[in-house]
Amino acid sequence: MVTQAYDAALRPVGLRATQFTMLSVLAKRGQIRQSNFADILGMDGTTLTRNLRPLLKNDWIQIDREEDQRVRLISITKPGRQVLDEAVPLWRQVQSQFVMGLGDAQWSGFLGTLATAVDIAQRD
Amino acid sequence: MVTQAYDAALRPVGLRATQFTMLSVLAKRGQIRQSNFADILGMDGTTLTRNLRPLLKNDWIQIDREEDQRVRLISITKPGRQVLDEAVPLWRQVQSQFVMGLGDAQWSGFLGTLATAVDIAQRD
DNA sequence: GCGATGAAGATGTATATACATGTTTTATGA
DNA sequence: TCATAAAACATGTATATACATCTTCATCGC
Repeated sequence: MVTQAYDAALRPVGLRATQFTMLSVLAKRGQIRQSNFADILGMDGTTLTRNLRPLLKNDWIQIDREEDQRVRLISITKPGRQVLDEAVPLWRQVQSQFVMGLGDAQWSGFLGTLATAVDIAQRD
Repeated sequence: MVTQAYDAALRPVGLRATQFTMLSVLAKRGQIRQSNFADILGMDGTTLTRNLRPLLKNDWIQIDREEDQRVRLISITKPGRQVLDEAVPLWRQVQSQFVMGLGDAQWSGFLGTLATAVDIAQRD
């Protein structure tokens, strides 16, 4: 239901929550290897392969090669930055609804708990 | 990543986390209307229609009609109860890893925060 | 009794997700 | 040097997810 709230807010610019996250990472980190990208997102490599498709279709990202022909280098394009810029205010709106609705203490506790949960999940 | 942990734990009995949740609800509440089921799960009605398929294919649930021919009544079957019984110990194992890893205070805070988040999401 | 309205699901389409396995390219070791 | 292993992605298949829209059935006014 939380994801639905973000998806609904981003709908006017044609982005899903997952896509917003992916473009944000790319905007912040610049060109990165696909495998590294998957790690950062906590996403299976095969899932990432599929999730890149709609971004490519919209020309929001581009994929380049390096000397090692196995490696794919992913980066955000100018149109990608543009749609991201349009999306950020919409995202902030929903984000602040959750942050304010929970309050600072509960919010930071939440972030800490999620980090711990990920840590526990990774133990296996 | 949390879902992956539950999926991995339930794999030996052939259940996904979502399916485990669905069967658990049915086991506890008995025969319920499909629309009611969707509400309880916080799942879009069309999503539920699709998610019933694999459960039906395995004969873990059955769908009956009532006088009102529009309504579908969903219930768990004997094989469904059986696979659920096998799954519960596996689920408890993972669940306790998270509960113990977080500790009682953080765990109950987490549940409260999630409930509030759902509440906020429903406002729009 | 009949036409409009609404309720309950199903379907078309698109995205998100991951496991098992396949393909291509690079590195490694005898 | 060359076979083998390993790294990096892609593909096949299955499930999960939801919006827009369609179909079917019941109800409600008149």
